[in-house]
Amino acid sequence: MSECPTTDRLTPRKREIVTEARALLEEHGAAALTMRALADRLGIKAPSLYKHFPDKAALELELIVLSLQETGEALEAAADSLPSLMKAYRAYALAHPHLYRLNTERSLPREALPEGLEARAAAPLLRVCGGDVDMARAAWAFAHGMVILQLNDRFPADADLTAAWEAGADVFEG
Amino acid sequence: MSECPTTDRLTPRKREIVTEARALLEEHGAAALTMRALADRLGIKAPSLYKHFPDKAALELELIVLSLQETGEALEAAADSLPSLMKAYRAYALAHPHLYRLNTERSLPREALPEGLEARAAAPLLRVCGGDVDMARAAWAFAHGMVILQLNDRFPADADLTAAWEAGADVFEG
DNA sequence: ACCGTAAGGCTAACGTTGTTAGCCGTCAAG
DNA sequence: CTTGACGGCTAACAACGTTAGCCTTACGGT
Repeated sequence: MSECPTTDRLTPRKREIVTEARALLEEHGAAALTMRALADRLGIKAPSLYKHFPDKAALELELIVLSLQETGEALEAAADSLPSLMKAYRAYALAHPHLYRLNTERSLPREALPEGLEARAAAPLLRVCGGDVDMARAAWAFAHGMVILQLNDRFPADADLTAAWEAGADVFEG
Repeated sequence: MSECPTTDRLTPRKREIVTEARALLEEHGAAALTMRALADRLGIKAPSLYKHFPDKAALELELIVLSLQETGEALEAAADSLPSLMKAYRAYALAHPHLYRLNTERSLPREALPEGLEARAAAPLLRVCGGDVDMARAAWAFAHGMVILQLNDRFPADADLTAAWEAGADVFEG
């Protein structure tokens, strides 16, 4: 009945593993998220991880689930206006760069995702856009573009990204 | 004196290798771009590649250079208005998804890039924005966001991306 | 004509990665 | 008491990027 993904989805041990995986990822980046490194951190050996997850992708999937959940909550808490919501989106992404990258750089494994999670994460944006899905997607694209280009160091070092953000955000509110 | 990157930068053999690397990437994706697979395609063995490039990153750098050049040319040819330029950007990216991803998903190794290449690729956009760098960056972010979210399959399968693109593009022209 | 050297191949091998096979201890339920 | 699930372990494999070291070919200078 209860359907909290973080609590229901995984056994306690699995949750411990995911927690350490997240810490490893957030502290040292995607390249450091290795089955052996993760096992080390847990005081076990790498092959033991496969007693809990079929492969690394399954483990990463749980990180994606976490990220989607938290994003949804962050957006929900700031869903009074589009600029406010977009700001919250950006803040979350910049606060968790590696997690955000992991979440967005692969294609979404929708079949494996908890039912409704994707929709729930997107709902606040859609609401704030008055149900205009096209505008919602365009705004999302802008926000994601700004964030990921920054994370990937694609803007010149001297670029004023706050100003660029404002320029885009202004254009999107009505 | 002449400074054409594609011609000057590399010896003929190096250019052959880059050409095959590009073909491999575009045909079969980033995961297929392996030193051994590339060598196979060239009829040689993997270690021989290191006679021409110090490592795989150096090889990929040349693909990034190619991509930046071609993007610059595509934008130049469509730089009569912002919507037209953005459309050209999108068209190039969608026509070369794997190359585009390779180009944008890492951080730019600026020290190793030919002098002025980055600026030259960005120039048409800046011009079309009347020198408003903030607006130019915001427009770029939107275009990149739309493209990369699509390439990464982040939009629902039934999403009308042309409509979303138009919604965003409308908002950006003035 | 010779020799040196650069260019460009080769094999063998190493370390790291994800992953599999198979074994063993612990512990609760029948 | 035993059986099975749970959750560790070691040994090993294949694929990856990469290095070391050897060999052939061809060309330019003396």
